Amino acid sequence: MSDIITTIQSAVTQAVEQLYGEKTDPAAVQVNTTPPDFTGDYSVVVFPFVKIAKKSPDAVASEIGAFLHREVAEVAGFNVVKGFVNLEIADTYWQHFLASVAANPTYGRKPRNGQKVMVEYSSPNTNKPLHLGHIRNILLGWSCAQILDAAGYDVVKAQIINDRGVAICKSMLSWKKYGAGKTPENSGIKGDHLVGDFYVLFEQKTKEEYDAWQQSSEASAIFENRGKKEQTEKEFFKDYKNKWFNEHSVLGAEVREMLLKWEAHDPDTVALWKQMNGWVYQGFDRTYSDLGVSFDKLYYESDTYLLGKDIVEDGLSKGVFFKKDDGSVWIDLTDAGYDQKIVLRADGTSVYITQDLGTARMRYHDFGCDRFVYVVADEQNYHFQVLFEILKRLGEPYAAGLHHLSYGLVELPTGRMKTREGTVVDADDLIEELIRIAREQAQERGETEGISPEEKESNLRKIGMGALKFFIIKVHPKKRMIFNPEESVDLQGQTGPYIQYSYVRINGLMQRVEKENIDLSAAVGYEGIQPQERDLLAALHEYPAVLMQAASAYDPSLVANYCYDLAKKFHRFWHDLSVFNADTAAAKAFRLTLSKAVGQVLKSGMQLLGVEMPNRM
RNA sequence: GGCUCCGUAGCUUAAUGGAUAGAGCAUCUGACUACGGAUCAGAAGGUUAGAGGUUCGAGUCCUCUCGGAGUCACCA
Repeated sequence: MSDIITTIQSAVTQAVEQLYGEKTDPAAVQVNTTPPDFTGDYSVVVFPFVKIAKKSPDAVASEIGAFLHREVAEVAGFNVVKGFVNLEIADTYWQHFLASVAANPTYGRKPRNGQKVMVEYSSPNTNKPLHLGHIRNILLGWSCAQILDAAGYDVVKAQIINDRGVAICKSMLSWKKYGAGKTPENSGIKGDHLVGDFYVLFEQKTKEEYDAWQQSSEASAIFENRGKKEQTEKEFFKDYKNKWFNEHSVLGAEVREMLLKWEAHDPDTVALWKQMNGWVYQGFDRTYSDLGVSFDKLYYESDTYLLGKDIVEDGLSKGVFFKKDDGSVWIDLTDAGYDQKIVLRADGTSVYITQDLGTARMRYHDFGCDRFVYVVADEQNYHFQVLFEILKRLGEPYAAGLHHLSYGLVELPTGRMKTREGTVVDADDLIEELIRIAREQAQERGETEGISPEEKESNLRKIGMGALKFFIIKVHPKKRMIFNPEESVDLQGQTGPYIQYSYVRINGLMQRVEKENIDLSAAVGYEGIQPQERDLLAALHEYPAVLMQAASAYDPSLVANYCYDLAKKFHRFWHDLSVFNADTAAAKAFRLTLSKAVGQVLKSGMQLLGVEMPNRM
């Protein structure tokens, strides 16, 4: 059975050719679902043909409508309003369509297309626990991977772990100085939080040292000699902090020494680094498990931070890069609207972008992917534009398939989250909080009968996580999000639990179907499909197109909003029409089949977002 | 300052260039002696930041203005 929209499009093309003698592209014919308040299921926009026909829009619409009514079996009727042809689709078409959807548990998913794509997401630093920003990143990456999988790609979910550098050395030094042998085991603190606590402690100690230093004669002398005389002492020392840390701080010197030792593979330093990173990974694993996400491939920055040298050689020989007198290597991107960019320091060491160039090539060799999706916050837009441009100029075979899934930062009403100031919404806390809210709401509603404590707990988890995930994914990735911790995430209205509840209703019906062994084949005899039913059918019909659009736009929010729309239509259907108490056996069977199909699609769609459906709630 | 992104109801938001801008929250009104009320219906709330332009048709495309954010490191 071919898609009704494709059928209409090609029929319109035929109509235009026969009536007005001009060939048009069927794919360019606009077919929309008819808005409420008009009769019909689908509408054809005829304005593009008005010039060809040299007639009024309404005349063209009437002619095309009559043609479709005559030639296309599925078109049962039509009407014309202001240059739009509204087509009524025959019940028999919907009957067949529904039967095919209900019989196909993988409806909407595409067969394997033989293409590989790598989605990189999460990419945490190992000096502190995950926060709300990571949650948005992780959920976007995860659902993007699921959607690409549904669209037929073979997906590799990857994570690059930033496990080296100054930040982790701060935590390490802090633990060494003040830790007194504290471990996750002997303190009961989750590993990533423990390490994060020492990072925060280090920042506190640094601040104390800085405050004390400001009283010294050395500091006074530097302040007196400041360039900007109009600066107050407070303003000056705020700006000066980085320079002070690098040139005067005792703690700063110790951290740099530690980093050098790590780079020189000093056994004690490496052992401490391994131990503390191990704690962090244990903690991350629990958070990932709570979020229900996983990875196929882990890359560690400690393995990759020296990569990219060969690419620099390659670029030099191809004339893409050039060398300056001091030996540093650059690329000139001014003709593409970017700047000159350094890719190798004079001392021969890599910079951030060199690493990314190297890892891109390495990943291609590892997996042979045609596409790479980087889920990274939009503050790095410029970096990725430059990175992709360089890879293009180097003639990398995967250059055309690179995509930066850029998303807006999650902020608090007071501004950006800052670890140092303790204004971070911790991922674990937030997860726990939502499950708590779900439990609270469930208690207000009273006990569900005959449900085991295990199932109850599992459901509360599904509901809480469903609320959190849907809340975050329904917003378009590019939009900046402001999260107010004072206002708890809703469980009513446009939410995950709203959609889960529609599924629970359907599940209740299906259980009864099974128990009473109801035969659904009588559905075929149903006549007079109701508007609420047609809305659902049209929505089901749309699902494959929504999936493909979400995949090509790398936009999970499309799937989230689709699921909400479908659930809303189902709730209305449920309210307005009786299923088990329907007038006829045919109506009952039809509505049960329809409910079954809606349940399948809701489950499938929400699964792409990482939201699980409870059977009861 | 250059470049990029964003600006839709009090708040959170939706809308392949198509018809009367669609939802949710909050506010007010209603609806089951149960196919489960985490639901449904109704009211009120909009000059889509502003001004021009392109188009049969603009929240959407172009130009300018205003407001917000990001970025313009030999940091990652």
